Amino acid sequence: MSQPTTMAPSPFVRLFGRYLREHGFPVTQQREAVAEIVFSSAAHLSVEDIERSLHGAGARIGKATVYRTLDLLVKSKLVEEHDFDEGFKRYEHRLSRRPEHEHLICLECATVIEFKSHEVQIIKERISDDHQFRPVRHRLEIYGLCVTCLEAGVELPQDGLTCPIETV
Amino acid sequence: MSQPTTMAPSPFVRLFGRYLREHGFPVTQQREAVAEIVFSSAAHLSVEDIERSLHGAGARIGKATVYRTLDLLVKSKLVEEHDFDEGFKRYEHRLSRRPEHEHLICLECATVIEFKSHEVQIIKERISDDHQFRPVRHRLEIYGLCVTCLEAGVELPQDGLTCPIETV
DNA sequence: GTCCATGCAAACCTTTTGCACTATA
DNA sequence: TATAGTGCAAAAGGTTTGCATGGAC
Repeated sequence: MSQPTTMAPSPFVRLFGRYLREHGFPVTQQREAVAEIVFSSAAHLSVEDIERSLHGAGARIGKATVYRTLDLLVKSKLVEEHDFDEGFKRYEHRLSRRPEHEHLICLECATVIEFKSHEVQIIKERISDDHQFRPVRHRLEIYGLCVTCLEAGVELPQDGLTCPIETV
Repeated sequence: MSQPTTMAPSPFVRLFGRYLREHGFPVTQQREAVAEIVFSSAAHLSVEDIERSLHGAGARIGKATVYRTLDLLVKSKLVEEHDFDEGFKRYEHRLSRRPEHEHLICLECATVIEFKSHEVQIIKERISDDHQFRPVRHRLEIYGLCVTCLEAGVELPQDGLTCPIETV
């Protein structure tokens, strides 16, 4: 990349640079460019989103480098990887926000609403205790229709058996 | 398939047959064979697991038919599809058990422990109300280490930044 | 100057699809 | 017998990898 995306890396990008140096990895312009995109958005970005932003900003970065940099960002714990059953992953940074939150996902338009629930943390602790399990992370996702799609009259197909549940 | 897996289909397989007939789909030996495997296991089966069982039982079924049949089973609501971030899907039938339950997943050995939490249902309702969201389904998964792996001394790599969370 | 990252393309892996053939109803 | 399913192989789509080149330190 001959033209850096920004002249001065933002504070979050510098944090990533610190992670790289701490681990003996070179700080490259490509890594800073990908980090800049991810940290400057509050959205849940797909690799395609990230590539589009990069190319829009004039950067020329291979897809493999984007994937490799996202791996590093996830390993650094500065970025979280999500899978909302769309067939690809999404990435969300963990800075300037509550580190732990859950998601409401619209099945129609893929809009993501974040919410926080202290009770989930409590459930996680209690259930893990009950099973002598050591929890590392969790995911609570609620799939359905957002208010916009509901107001637009969207309905989801209802299929299944006439009497779906026959618990024996 | 010249040799049916079982002489008489089990009750659950007959339920699937009913679904097929109700929708005008032919009831084939392949569909019954796949359903038989899925309904006779309480586990969370991968497509590979299912194929192995089929071939072990002497059935010769193409991979495509397994996928197509699983689609039908999911559409019938008799079977649930899961994605535990392993790079492939798993399938679990919903009969003879509480229809709604959550999962503890071991990051080391992929063992799945099921648990039920009424509170999650309540959280789902309340949060959805708050956001005028219409919930259709949810997923609560807790990832970590199961008791067996803990006792075997398994440790997960700790990476990340020295001071990982610097919320601004 | 050394070592590692990058870019490109090929490989990978799960899942889907096209098509000739076969089984269901 | 008409219609839909099956099996095989090829395609698809996201992600990973190999390798020669180029950049970081």
